[in-house]
Amino acid sequence: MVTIREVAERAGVSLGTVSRVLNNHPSVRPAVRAKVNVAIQDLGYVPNPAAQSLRSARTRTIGLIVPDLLSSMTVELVRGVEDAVRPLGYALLVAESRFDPAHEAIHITNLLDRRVDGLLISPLESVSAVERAVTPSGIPTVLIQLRQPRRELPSAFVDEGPAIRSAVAELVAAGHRRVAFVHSAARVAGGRHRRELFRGTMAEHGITEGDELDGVFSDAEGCRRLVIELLRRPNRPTALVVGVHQFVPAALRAIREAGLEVGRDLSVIAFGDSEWARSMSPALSAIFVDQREHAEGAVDLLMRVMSGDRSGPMSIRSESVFIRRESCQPPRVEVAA
Amino acid sequence: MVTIREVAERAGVSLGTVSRVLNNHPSVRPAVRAKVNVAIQDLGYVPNPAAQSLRSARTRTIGLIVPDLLSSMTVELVRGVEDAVRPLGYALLVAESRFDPAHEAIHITNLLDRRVDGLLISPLESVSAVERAVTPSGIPTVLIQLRQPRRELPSAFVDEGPAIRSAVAELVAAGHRRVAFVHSAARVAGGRHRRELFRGTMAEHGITEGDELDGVFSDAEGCRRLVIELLRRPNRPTALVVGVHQFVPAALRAIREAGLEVGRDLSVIAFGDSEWARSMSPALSAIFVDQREHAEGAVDLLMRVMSGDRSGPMSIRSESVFIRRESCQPPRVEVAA
DNA sequence: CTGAAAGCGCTAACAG
DNA sequence: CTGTTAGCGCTTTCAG
Repeated sequence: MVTIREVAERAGVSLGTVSRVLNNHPSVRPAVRAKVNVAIQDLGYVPNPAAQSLRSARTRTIGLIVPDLLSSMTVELVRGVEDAVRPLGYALLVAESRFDPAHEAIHITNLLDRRVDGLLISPLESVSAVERAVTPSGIPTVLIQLRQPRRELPSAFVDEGPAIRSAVAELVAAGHRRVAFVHSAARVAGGRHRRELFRGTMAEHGITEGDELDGVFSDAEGCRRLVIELLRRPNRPTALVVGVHQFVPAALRAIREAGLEVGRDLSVIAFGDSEWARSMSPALSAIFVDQREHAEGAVDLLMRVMSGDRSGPMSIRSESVFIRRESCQPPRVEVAA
Repeated sequence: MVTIREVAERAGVSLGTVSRVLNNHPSVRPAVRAKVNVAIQDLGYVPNPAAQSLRSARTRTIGLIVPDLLSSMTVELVRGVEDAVRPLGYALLVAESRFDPAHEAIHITNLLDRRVDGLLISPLESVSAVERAVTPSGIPTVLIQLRQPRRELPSAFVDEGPAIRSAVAELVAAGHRRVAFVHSAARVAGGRHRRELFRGTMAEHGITEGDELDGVFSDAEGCRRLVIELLRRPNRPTALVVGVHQFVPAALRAIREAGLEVGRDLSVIAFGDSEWARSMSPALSAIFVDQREHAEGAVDLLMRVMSGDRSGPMSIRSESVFIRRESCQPPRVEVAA
């Protein structure tokens, strides 16, 4: 392996100078800098990251923990982070907590042990567990994909108020009154919060019924069973909101198994969007977040924290939007309360 | 940060001994080993990976390049690799080539520069480009998700012959003769190969027409346009095979836009499977690979190569299966040739 | 079986 | 502006 020493010899300078060139230290004469660069080129020299890390105590690596890569929104978030971080010279270590707090804890430990320079975490239900795991290490951490900012740690959050308001307005205007809201049981920060926001907004429209139509599940099969059960009730809902995108397929399957048709028999709105949701027939209405933008904001914030800059705000906000598609229709039959 | 030296002092032994305990070197007396472990626990010592790497010239990291994380099969592959590699003490660096050879090249360079101990690559069209990029470094590399083994580099491949044979048998038995095959233009190794295998198998059943129904595209929009065009022909196909899973939504949208209904008007088979494909209505027939198994095989092979063991076979085979679902039906109208 | 010692390749402080 | 030097924390001989 070619080392800095060989580059120095070839360029006829000392190690220190080569190092300075490598790190863009200003105090190198252009002529010398050029000479060194030529030597680097000729030799095909690439710095040894382990040596750099050992010496500088920085790994130029940042860790990212997401709940689940099986959602296209998460993948877009990962890409957004990757694209934001790479130009800054950082590599990205991605880990999936898979909706399991134990996994989440393990990944946090792993990433800390690997001495990442910064950490981006989309936490599961317990923010305080994350905080406790992360704080002692002192490694800069930013929470992402929250629904509201947290004081414990710097955070990037998505305000879903506006999107939920337009979704509800849409449903109510179309004549829906019995709307079910299903989400996964306390596994992703935000499920419950979304539901509360949704019910609150419904109440603003004078619709207070429906609480009994809400439900939580813990996996795809649970989601399917829950939705089937809801749809078989004598007074079934005319619209369904699915709080977690990953479980939309399960919900759709349940609707089909209940003998109903999306749009015609039951309006559907999903949190999150995907190529599949857009392309299915009928296309699915969605509450959508620009993950790329969210990612950029989060990385900005993380970089600020990493540089020790505590002057700006310690949270950053994105907004989600409601996209109406064919899956939202007026209810066929007005069901009396 | 607590170092090995402090552990040594606390345990009353020398650095070397602590290191030996860390690396499970057999020649440490159990009593001493226990003493050291206690000290490690007490101090909460975690080895510095940079120092370990620098000294041992191994990073305990393996790189994985996949074309695209927006496919659930790829995610399953990533998980399979992750789960296979973690118990062996390796971390995984995942990179997406995003169907772009330039990205692929950059990621290869990046990972090599980061001194990964091994590389797993699901190559795009040019295996030889990958070989050229990887070989000079001498870093053990295994190609994955191929359709046939390669001599240039150790490889894990999926034999799609059996699955394609049962898919074709199914289609032909149902009465289909005009079957279109669309795949993405030379972007993923295997597209063309799949088509050839498919056409060859059709020919074995005496069906030689249909070549003019095949097409390639380069993105979702291209796929949509291609499928619409195919379906508007006077003598349109009665079945459609989509060679790349990611583009299934685009194809479905095209079918809808052409005013046709999956199953009833047009049978559809997709390469690859996903929760969405299973749950849509009608459910999509699929050619499916156990990515987990594929991943395990690939990791096994990589570990063999990394250990310098050249005795076993340098390729490993998985098999895909055909899963018939509702999207395959007999054609409604027999179209005369 | 264990201790001592020599670096791995690089950065940063200090001279000059 | 550039050279010299002292380690960063660890693994791995080599003695004992």
